[in-house]
Amino acid sequence: MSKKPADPANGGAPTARQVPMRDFSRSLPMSLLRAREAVMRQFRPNLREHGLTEQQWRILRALASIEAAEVTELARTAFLLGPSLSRILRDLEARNLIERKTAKADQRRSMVSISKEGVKLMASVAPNSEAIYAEITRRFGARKLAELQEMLGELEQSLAELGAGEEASAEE
Amino acid sequence: MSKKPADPANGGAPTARQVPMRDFSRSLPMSLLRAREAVMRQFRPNLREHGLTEQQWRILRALASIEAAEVTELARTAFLLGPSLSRILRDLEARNLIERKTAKADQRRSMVSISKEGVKLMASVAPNSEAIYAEITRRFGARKLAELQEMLGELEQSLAELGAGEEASAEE
DNA sequence: CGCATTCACTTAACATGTTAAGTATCTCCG
DNA sequence: CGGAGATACTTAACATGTTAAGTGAATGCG
Repeated sequence: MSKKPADPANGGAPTARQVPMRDFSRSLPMSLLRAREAVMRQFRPNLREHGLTEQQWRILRALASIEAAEVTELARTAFLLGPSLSRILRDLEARNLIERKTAKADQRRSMVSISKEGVKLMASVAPNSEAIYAEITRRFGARKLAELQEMLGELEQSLAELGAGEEASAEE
Repeated sequence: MSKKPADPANGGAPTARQVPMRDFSRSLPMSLLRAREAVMRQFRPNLREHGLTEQQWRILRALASIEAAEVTELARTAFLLGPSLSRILRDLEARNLIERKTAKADQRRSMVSISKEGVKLMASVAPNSEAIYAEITRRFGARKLAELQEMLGELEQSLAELGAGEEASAEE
C-alpha cells in the first residue's frame, strides 16, 4: 500500500489508472475522430492548392447542388454552426465565389448562391477530389464503405432522440 | 444555351448540379463528422459543468492512464497537434491540474503528469461520463458498437499506408 | 395600432485546428 | 571541439468550433 505507484518494481511500462475508466484510445469519439482525420488528410492537400479550406469547400458543394439557399438552410446542409458560416460567407463573398441578396418577402433572410467564378473553381477542384474518393473506396472496399455509412447513420439516429444531453440531473 | 440557369421554368425544387459530384450529404467525411457530433453532443454538457473542454478532458484521461509522458507522446495519445497541446498544457498547468518538469537527461523534453487536483477533478467527471457512454452503448447496441469500431479501425489502416496525400502530382 | 416575442442573422469572445517560424538542445561527423 | 543538422517544443497567424449577446425585422395579441 505504498503512496507512490511509480515504483520501479512495477515493470517497464508505467500504468497508473488513477481513475477507473475504459481504455481511452478505444472510446467511440476517438475512433470517429481518427477515422475522419485519416480521410480528410487525403483531401486537404488538393483543396489547399486551390486556396480552399474544408469548410469553404463544403459550402461551395452545398450551394452547387441547391442553386440558392437561406443562410440557416445552408448551415444545416453544410453542417456548420451559424457563426462559422457567417464568417466564411463574408470571406467567400469578398472573393467573389458566392453572391448574396436579401429576400424581398422577408428582409431578415438573405439568399446565398454560388457565382460563376465559384462554379469555375469547383470545376477545377472536383475531378481530383473525386479521384481521391475513388481511391479511398477502392482501398477500403465499396461494400464495406456502404456498410460503414449505414452504421454511422444508424448511430446518428440512435442518439438523435436523446436530444442535446441532460438525462435527469442538470437544470442549470 | 441561356446564361442564366435560374430560369423559373425549371420547376419548384431548384436543383442546379452545376458541377458533377456525388451527393454531398452522403460523403464519408460528412457521415463521420455527423456521427461524431451526435456522440459528443451527449458528453459536452457534463464536461462543461466541470469547466473542461473536450480536448482538456482527453489530455487528463491520457495522463491518468500513463502516469507521466513527454509532450510529443501525449500529443500522439490524445490525438492533438503540438501547438494545440502546447496551449492547453499552459492553461491546465495554470489551473494546477497538471505538473510539468524538464527531463534531467534531455533539457528539451518535459515530462507532464496529472496533479492530485487533476485526479480529483477526473473522479468527479468520470462517473457521469461513463453513464452516458453506457447509455449510448445501450441504445446503439454493444455488438454493433464493437463492429463499428472495428470498421473505423480498418478504415484508418487502409488509409495510413496512403501517407499524407500526394498521389503523383504536387511537389510544391 | 403598440409592443413584447420570436426569428434570422451577425458580432463577440474564447478555445482549438492547422501550417509555418522561431528557440533552445542535442547529435554527430570532420 | 565546433558547427551543420536534427529534435522537442513553443509562438505566431489565420480559420473554424462553440456559446452568448447583439441587431434589425417580422409576428402575434390585446
